Parts: sequence; structure tokens; C-alpha cells
Amino acid sequence: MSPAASQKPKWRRRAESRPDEILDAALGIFERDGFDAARVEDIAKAAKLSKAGVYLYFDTKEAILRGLIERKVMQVAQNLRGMAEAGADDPAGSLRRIIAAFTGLAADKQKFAVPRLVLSVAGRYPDIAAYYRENVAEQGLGAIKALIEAGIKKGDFRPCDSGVAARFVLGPVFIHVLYTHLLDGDPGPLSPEERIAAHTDLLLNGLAA
Amino acid sequence: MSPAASQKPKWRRRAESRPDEILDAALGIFERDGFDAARVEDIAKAAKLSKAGVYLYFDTKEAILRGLIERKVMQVAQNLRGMAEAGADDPAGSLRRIIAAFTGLAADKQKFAVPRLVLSVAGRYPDIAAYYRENVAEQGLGAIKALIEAGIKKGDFRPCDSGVAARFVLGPVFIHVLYTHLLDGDPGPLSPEERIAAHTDLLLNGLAA
DNA sequence: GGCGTATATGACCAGCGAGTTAGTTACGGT
DNA sequence: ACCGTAACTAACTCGCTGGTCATATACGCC
Repeated sequence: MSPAASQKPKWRRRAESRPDEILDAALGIFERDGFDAARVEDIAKAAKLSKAGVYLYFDTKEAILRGLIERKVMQVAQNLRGMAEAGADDPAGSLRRIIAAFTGLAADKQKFAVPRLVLSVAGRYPDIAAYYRENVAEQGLGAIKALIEAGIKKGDFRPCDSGVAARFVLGPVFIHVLYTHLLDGDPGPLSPEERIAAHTDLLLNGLAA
Repeated sequence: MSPAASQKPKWRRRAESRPDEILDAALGIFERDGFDAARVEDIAKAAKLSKAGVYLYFDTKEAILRGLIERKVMQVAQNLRGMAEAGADDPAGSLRRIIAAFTGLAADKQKFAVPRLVLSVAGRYPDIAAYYRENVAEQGLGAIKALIEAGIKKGDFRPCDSGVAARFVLGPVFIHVLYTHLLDGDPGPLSPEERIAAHTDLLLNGLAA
């Protein structure tokens, strides 16, 4: 057992895992520099690869962006689709869980990197915007709307527009994300748990029959 | 009175108005292409000027961006600062007016161009982010918070966290802006007036003592 | 009319970064 | 041991655009 033998192979082929490694690296660089200012060279370096190596797996920088977004959408779309019917018999509890989950995500800058990226390039890539809207925004908003309509039908909530109500679920968290992540603002004195409680309280009181 | 004499001077000096004209043009181009992809040449063309002409008034492309943001902040900061005390004796009515005004703004894509620009470059220009946060975000959020606290003290609203409640005022509109402007989503069946009514109703019911 | 200056521009340059190519290296199979 | 090939890279091209500069033109003033 020579030391060299058990040494990690200083260099190993891994065509299988490369695309994901590149996408991971790209997320970090895009996050830091924005899509336009990001250099493919930097992405390559972060993925421990040469620039030409990156072009073995992605044809253009734009393709990296698309790959990144598609991968994330795949991960998220399932959860989103199941969200609505999952909790139709306990709308209030489901809303609370959604707010908690969403607030939890907001604590981690990395978790919001893809949505922010999408928003920043949406103007110039309408097809990316449409893809993200159909698979993420509409699914999420739709699920919450369905939940609220279920609550109204059940008599738990008073009648109101479910579209506007759905924006009460996501909107406050979004403001918090924009304010703290992008503008680097003070998150305020409340702990995440307290924010969840206050948010849920205000929302459910507003919806109360 | 020869016709030529009364003709609009095909070309007139206007050092005074140039900066504003350039900023107006830049807003449109930045809006369309994003800051990075925007070409100074295009801004110049839109301002009916040569590229070199633009550099007579702004040293760098970044300076144009800063000028744009500063101009808008100047316009907005005053209104924001006065907002809080103006309606401390009728918090509910003031909140309704704020929601109405904000929803009105949201109808016009152009009106949200600067905030969106700021958000898209905030990561790379922390000082711009800080400047905008201090003069716009904190002022606006602060004013709404003050209004809500006044309502609580007055007994109109029940006790709750004013920070979270403030996000209920802006958040839903923001979601609508992001969804319709950036993702090009369907604004939904409700008219702006109906959205204002539903938003106000849900909010005030949530705050009701 | 003529001078000085503020205003403006066409032509240029330097650097940067996306994408390419020709060549190299490690591995699997025999 | 040796070949074929998949994975990889150093070094290159090339278009594009931020920024500059030498030159030109209209206006204010005398």
C-alpha cells in the first residue's frame, strides 16, 4: 500500500457528472456576476476544467443558462404540482406550511439564485421567461389559489379573490428576499419563526370567515 | 417672414437639457437590453446624438446608470418622506391610498423600470444598492410601518409586527409586477380597481382589531 | 465680419471574452 | 505492449464595444 496508490486519482474521467458540476459552478458565477458579466473562463475554473472543456458539454453560454434553469425546474415542478391537492382538506394548515417552507428558503441566498437569474434575463429571453412562468410561477400560484378556493368552499375562509389572496402568501416573503438579499438590507429583529407566525396570523385573520 | 426662418431650427444647442435627454434615452435602452448588453451607441442614437456626444456629459456607462437612478430617487424621495405623517390620523384610509397608488404605478411598465434596473445590478454595485435602499426602500417601508404603528396605537388595528404588515402592502403588488411585466404572465380577470379593493379588503380585515 | 469657445462628431484603438482548433493525455480493450 | 478513442487543454481568432481624439461647426460677442 504505497501512499501514492491510495492517493485520490489526481485526475479522473467523469463525463457523466461533468454537466452537473459545470452547472453548479455556473450558478455560483452567475449569482456573483450576473449572466452577462459572467465569464465562461471563470465558470470553467470553478468547475476545475478548461474553458474548452466546458464547450464540450454546452454549445454556448446561453445553453449553460438554460441547462441551469431546466435542471432547477425539473427539481421543483413535481413538488409544486402535488402541493394543491395534498392539503385541500386543511387549507389553513397547508398555507401555514407553505409560508414556513418559503420563508425557510428565503434564509438561504443560494436557493433563490435561479429565480433571480430568471427575472434578470427574462426581458431578453422571452422563451426562458415563458418556460419558467408555465412550470414554476403558474404552478405555484395556481396551487395556492386552489388551496384558498378549497378553503372558501369549505367555509373556512370568507369569499375573496383567490388570485389576490395567493399574492399575500408569496408577496411578503418576496419583499423580504429582495430587501435583504439584493439590497443587503437589515432583516429586522424577528427570527424566521416569528416572521412565519406573524405572516400566517395576518393572512389567516384576513381570510377568516 | 420667409418659411425657412420660422422653420424649427434643424439643430440647436442645448447643453442644459442634454443630460436629461440622455438619461431618458438610456432608460429605454437599459429597459430593453439590460445594463450590460446595452450599447452606449444605442443610447446616443436614441438621444439623437453621437456616442462621443454622450461622453461629453457622462464619463462612463456606469455614470449614466448612476445619473438615472439618482434622478429618479430625487423625484421620489420627497413624496416618500412625507407619506407617513401625512395620514397618521387615518391609517386605514392612507393604506388604501398607498395600495391604490402603487397598483396604479404597476400598470405602467416604464414606471417600474428603475427599480428593476437597480435590482438587476445591485449585486455588482453595492453602493448603488445601498443608496437605493436608504433613500427609497427604507423610506417607503418605514413610512408604511409608521402608519401601521399609528393605527395600532390608535386602536384601529390589532397589535402585530409592523414590519411584516408593511410587506403585506407592497408584496402582493410586487408579485403582480414580476409576474406580468417580467414573466409576461396573464394579469388575470380583475380590473386594477377590483385588485385594489380586494387587496385593501384582505389587508384591513387581517389588521382589524 | 471675425474671433473664441462650447458643442458636437467620425474615425479610431485597445482590451476583452465568446467560441474554435489542433494537438495531448489517460483510459479501456485486446 | 499497443491501438483507438473519449476527455481534455493551450493557444488562438475575431467581432464587438467602451472610451478617446483630432477635427469641424454653430453660436455669443465685439
